[in-house]
Amino acid sequence: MVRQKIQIKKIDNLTARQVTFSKRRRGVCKKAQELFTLCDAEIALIVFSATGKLFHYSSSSMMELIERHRRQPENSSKLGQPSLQLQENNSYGVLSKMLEDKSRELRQLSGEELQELDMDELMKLEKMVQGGLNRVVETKNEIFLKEISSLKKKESKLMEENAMLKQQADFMQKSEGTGNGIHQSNPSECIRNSRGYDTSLRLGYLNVH
Amino acid sequence: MVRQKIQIKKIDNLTARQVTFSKRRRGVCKKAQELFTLCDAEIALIVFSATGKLFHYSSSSMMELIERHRRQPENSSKLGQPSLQLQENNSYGVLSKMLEDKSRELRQLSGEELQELDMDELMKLEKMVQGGLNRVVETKNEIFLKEISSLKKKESKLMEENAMLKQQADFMQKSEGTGNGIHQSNPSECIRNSRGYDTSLRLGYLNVH
DNA sequence: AACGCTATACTTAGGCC
DNA sequence: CGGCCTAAGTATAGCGT
Repeated sequence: MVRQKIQIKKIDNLTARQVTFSKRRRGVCKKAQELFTLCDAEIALIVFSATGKLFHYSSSSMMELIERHRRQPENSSKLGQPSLQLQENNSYGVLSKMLEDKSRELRQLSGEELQELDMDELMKLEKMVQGGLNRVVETKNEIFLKEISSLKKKESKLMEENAMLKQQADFMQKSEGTGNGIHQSNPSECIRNSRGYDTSLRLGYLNVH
Repeated sequence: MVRQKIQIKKIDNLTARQVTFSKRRRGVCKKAQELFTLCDAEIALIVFSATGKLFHYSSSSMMELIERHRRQPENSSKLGQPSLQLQENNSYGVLSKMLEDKSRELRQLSGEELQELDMDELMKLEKMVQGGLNRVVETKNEIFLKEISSLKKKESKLMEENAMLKQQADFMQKSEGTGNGIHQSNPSECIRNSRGYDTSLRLGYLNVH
């Protein structure tokens, strides 16, 4: 089959995409390596595959100067291809996934192909997403606090009302007690019960019968 | 002159080297961009020229996150492809700040100079921070929900008690009006209360005596 | 330095292991 | 996945502006 000119857009076929990724990934690394060698430039290249694997190349001095902290377990080998190290590292899986998710999120948010957006637009999009998330969290917290505050108000109002009623009941009972002397115990005691109710009282009641 | 095959080694001639750098640098960026577009991979490419100028391309802000620590005089130049443009645009600042904050956070968490940590350690740290953040949020939400639930319970309990007291007060008021016809109601009625407890029982009990 | 040009070297899509 | 193969598509060395 004759080779076709391909247009730069996401390859639909998964297998083809993976193959192309593998090939081009190495191509880019090689180019980076050549640029480093030819022009004495410092290069760092990091690539996350769609499946979350990490590959990277970097000129050694780059590592030292700029990202010391990301020294990978480097296995240098001989010239040809080897020094353009590509390797996967499991600890990167998490970040890769994050990236994937974020990318997907962005894509969904924009509802259009991000490939067509430039860096600036992507930045704005990302900011939007982040801002949106923050707003969600803040709003959620606000709602929580509002509900709690409202409930507390209700509570104190009820307690107040409750206390009033108790007092009233107490008063009525007292006046009743002084009337015929039947009620010696203080009904308000029941309410003093921390629980506000007590089934043992019922037992007392039942036992009486 | 016919193009010669060049061997990959440092170009001696300064001018030629610079020209080659300029050309190949763009070539690598383009390749990276294509890899990103074609294969849905995340790419970060950082290039320092021999003269110290910085160029970079990245498919997402992750790169900024990862390479946050190296601040270099950024070089801005216009290229045919704006998307693989290295630019110091304003929205970049936002991300920078975010990254700074995160970096600071990480530093504070670790309590030591991050520069001395390798990528793996950094990843773990970041994961820790993220995990910690998640835990904080989750815990906070839990607490909120618990408090709300508790308040609602209290509320219903209070309302119940309140209603009971009202009923009681009403009842007492009524019986007071009828003189001493207080004990006409059937005490067992109290037990029919679906709740299984009712302070009104106490009244019944007390009334019996 | 940047841009254009062109012939050629290099990369790689598409197949097949 | 990674290698190998071939032809087609690209990148770019070398030179001029």
